[in-house]
Amino acid sequence: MAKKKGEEPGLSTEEKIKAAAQRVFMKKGYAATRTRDIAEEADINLALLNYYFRSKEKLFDLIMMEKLSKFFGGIAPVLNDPGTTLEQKFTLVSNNYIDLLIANPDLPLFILSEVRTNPERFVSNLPVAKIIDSSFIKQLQERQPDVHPLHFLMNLLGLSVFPFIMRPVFRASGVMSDKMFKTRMEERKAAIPKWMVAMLKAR
Amino acid sequence: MAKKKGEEPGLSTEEKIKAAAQRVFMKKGYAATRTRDIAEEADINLALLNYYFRSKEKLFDLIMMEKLSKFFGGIAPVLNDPGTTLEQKFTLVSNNYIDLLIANPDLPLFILSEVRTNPERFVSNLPVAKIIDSSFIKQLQERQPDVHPLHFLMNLLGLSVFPFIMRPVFRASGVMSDKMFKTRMEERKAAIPKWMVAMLKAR
DNA sequence: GTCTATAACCTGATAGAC
DNA sequence: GTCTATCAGGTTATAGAC
Repeated sequence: MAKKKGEEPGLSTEEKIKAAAQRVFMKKGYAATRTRDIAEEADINLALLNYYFRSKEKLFDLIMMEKLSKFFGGIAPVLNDPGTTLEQKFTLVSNNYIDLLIANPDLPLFILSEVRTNPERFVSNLPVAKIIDSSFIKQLQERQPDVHPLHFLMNLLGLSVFPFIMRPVFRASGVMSDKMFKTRMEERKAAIPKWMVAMLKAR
Repeated sequence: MAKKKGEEPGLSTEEKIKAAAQRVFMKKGYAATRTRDIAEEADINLALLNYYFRSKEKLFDLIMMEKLSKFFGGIAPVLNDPGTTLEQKFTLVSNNYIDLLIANPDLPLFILSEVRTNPERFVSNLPVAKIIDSSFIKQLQERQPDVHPLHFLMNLLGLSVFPFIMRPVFRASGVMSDKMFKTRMEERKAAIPKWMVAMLKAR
């Protein structure tokens, strides 16, 4: 008798559907998700999904936009702040991301999978382009003019986010348990800023 | 008048279907792909897909297994070779991956997206677990006993693979053109081994 | 081997009763 | 707001003619 999720009594029907949709979409992706899966997960009648959200696509867009701003929204202000040093930005970005992703491990792979199938639709209205002339990029150019600054942006994001992308592989292959994975990620919060500084000086 | 791909005259019907299926599956993923898409892309009759490959699922499994061994197969022998130094392994892994992914940029996101929806099915029979007691892990432990060796494995893979995972975002947001992206990736072949050495010494 | 036609099923969405 | 019943369209797969 599998205990259903989404049975918190305090939630309205609309909230129950949305919460269930988040879980199912995040797990299976848009195309593989059936509205019946969501209705079952939310423990509501199938017709109520369309009553509250009009269509599967509208419900998905609503959730996708929230996840996008969760994943990309936090980083822009940090990178654009001229009041922090490069080292401080390394720490802020990596620690913000790791904390966020420990709480939401499936977030990056969900977003990047869906973006892949529909890039222009979801990315076009994001403030990603602003990164190019951010304070972060300028500080990198001053500190290390020999290496293109985008390399260090990719390195910082890669060191912080990539382990969560590989997590399903580590998990299913038995390389790391969930507990061990979390321990490693906590260790990385202190390590990544040091590694970034070391890479800046490398030659 | 969109020119159809997969019209190379030398290919048999079976090969045309398989080649078309690779393109469509890689672009849209298993769930969003319709057998009609594949038949159209291959410019063959829909019924021939089932005649040659029995079902959509069997065709997908065939392709998925090939892609998995392409992505994971090359790394294990390198990491397990006791005859190469740590620095040589950094160079071999990063350069092998970057060359492979410049030729197949969509490979990692395709694999990781599909693995996510069905982890045990695709990962369980991979030799990923062998990495734990590989020569690479032992060499890392000797060189830097203070940091868990899996960190440096994640770093090496992240530095090499992660840019290709973010590529749809860079592309759609206009941060990097395809040509610029390739230039950066070529630069990383020389840079990543140096960065890895620098991270080993960091503190 | 290749085609047309169609079976059998599934999916998103809605009409209409309560 | 919530339910049952059902529609309309799409999907995989196959039977059978050529």
